[in-house]
Amino acid sequence: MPQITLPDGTIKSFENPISAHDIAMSIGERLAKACVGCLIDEELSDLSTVIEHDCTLSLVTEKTRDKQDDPNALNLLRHSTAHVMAEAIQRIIPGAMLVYGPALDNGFYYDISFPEDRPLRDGDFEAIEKEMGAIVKENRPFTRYELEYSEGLEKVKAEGSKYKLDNAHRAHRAGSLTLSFYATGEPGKDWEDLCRGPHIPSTGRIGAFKIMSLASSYWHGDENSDRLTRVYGTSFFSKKDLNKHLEQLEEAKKRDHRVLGKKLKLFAIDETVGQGLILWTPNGSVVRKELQNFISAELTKQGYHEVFTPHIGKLDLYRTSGHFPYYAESQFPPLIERDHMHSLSEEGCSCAELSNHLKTGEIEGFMLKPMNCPHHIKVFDSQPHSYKDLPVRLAEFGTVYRWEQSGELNGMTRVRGFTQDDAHLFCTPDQIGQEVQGCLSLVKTIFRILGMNEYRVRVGLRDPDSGKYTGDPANWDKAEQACRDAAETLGVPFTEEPGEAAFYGPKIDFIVKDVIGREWQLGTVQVDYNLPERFDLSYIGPDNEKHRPVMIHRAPFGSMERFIGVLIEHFAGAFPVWLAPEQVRVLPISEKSNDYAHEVMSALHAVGIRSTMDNHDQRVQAKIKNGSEMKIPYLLIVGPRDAENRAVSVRAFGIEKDLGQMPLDNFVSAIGEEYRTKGRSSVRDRFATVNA
RNA sequence: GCCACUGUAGCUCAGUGGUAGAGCGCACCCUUGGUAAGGGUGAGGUCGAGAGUUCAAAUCUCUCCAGCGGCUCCA
Repeated sequence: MPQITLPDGTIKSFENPISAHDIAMSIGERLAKACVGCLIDEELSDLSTVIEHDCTLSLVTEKTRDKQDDPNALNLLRHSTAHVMAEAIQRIIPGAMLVYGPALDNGFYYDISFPEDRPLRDGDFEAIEKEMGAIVKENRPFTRYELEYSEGLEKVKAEGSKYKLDNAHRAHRAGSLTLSFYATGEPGKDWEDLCRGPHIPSTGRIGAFKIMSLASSYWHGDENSDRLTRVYGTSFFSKKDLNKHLEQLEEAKKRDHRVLGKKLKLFAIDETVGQGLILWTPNGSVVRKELQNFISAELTKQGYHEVFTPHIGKLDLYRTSGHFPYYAESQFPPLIERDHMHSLSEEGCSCAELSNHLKTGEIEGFMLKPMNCPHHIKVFDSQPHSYKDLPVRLAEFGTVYRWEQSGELNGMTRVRGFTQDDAHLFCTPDQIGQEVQGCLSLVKTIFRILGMNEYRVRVGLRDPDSGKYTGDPANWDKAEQACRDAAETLGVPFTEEPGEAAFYGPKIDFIVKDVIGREWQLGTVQVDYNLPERFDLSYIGPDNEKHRPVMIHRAPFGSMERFIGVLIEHFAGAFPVWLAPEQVRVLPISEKSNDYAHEVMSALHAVGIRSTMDNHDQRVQAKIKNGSEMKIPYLLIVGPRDAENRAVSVRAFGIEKDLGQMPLDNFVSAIGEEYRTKGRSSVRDRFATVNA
């Protein structure tokens, strides 16, 4: 006699075991119709699940009461659509073997192994969608049935897919005594799949769906295992929702830093220069320079010293740091001295031999620096230090080069040459907490000024079961605690992740999402007990003895490339005045006003405002359109009426109508103020005061 | 690195075996205008590179290069 507790607290009792669907019916027929699944004791389940014991029950409908999408409903829908898609694909390509097909946040995928002679191509999408449409139209119920493990295993074996067999084994190992199958229709007659479920009641509930793209994946995510084809799709309860989703994707595309980078002329990548190597065009260089100046100023306030170091270093430097040959795969190949090259080629030296010579140090060479730390260490070590000097904080916008896999490169966010806003702090063990704290407060300041509040923090700790870490475990414990304490003070979500530490020390990472939801690691703060050891660094303590300093690596922005890539998307290209490459554009109404427009521009240039003039032979409407498309903060329309009053008519980006007229001198001082204060005071404010 | 797709004018793209196209941008001319595209004329292309098939290749095939979406990786 199950007692069912509903979300509002009411308790319903039933004489016999009863399905969730029938419970919904007992409340109301319309509710039952709207249901696609249920939560039984918080576990997402089929609506057809028969309840035998006391539990809490929450019915899952297409939309929540406030007409929002219900994530649970979409999850059921999408996993079910994955089944429909798999059936359609197997009808078209009978040899396709299914692997795994889960729902995602905004869709679903199915990993499938296709016969070698019949791969899936995106030209197949139309035919698959047509088949799927037919299956949806047939409105076949998703029917669950369970077999006892050994019996189920026989069935899976008979079907002959090693992937599904593996899934069955995994389910068993996870403690499952039975195997569950879902038929799309009638078991034994219609298509079915080994599946944990749950599903929506029937295919007819799938309102709209679309196959999105193909990708490749590896079985179990293992690069050395079978290669699978991953088919991505999405579905919604209504065509309207699907269209809305597709429109959002289009909108996101417009914010993409790669699209905006081209349109706003911020950066370029040229394949003859090399993939993953950013060319900063004048506009992008302005943004970068403003940011760098800002960071430099903040660093000076915090007692940092800027240094400059070369882009290359001897291999021996990296042998000492431990990065060569250990990380040779992810570095550009070494540069070898000319004399060595000659003699080696005369000796007929093979690549493998050369590589060995480099590893053992029999041949010396140079390397493009993959990180700045060894150079900064050498700066620190170029003179003796007293404990009174510590902490020593060395900062550099240091450009580094890493050999990223070609398939991983992505606009400005994943590149092969990038400039870190790097710094290394050398301190006593006692100073770690305070210094980590200082790094985080800098991050906080910078993110606040930029209005970037949507980031999360990851505290990378060592994996206790791994031996790859160097250094004293007691020191590790102390450093990990310092990171944890510092992260807590930030006031944003943070997670602790064992195994995410660098080999030399624990770290704090700042992670943001790009417009299409991909996460990127930006800044990082890392404690390092290892490199000071390897480089035998020391300072003289109060006891007149040598002591080992601790190092902290930190780069709050990560790299200028990635950060500005993310920043372009954050602002959708509409930079605030202090960062905008073009802060003001003067639009003369006709050639007759060109002279006054020049005067206006000179007045702005005189106070360091980046302004241009649009002297095309076009109407002002067209000039306004062009100016807005370039997302320029202020457009100044100047015509005879303005010239007469020595005024300008101001139009601010993002405002439909113009702000009105303002005396030229006032505008110049107002925008100068907006520039200097990074927006805390603005031209708009000035208008507001005048109008108030 | 792997799989799929894409590569045509400065940009966005059409062109599927038979003389290379459009819109925007650019230059010039007309227009001299007041808040999101006035009108006209013109310049601009080894169709990503190389090889092959063919009487004929932007188009078909192969190799390479690059981009995009994922996977894997990211000190």
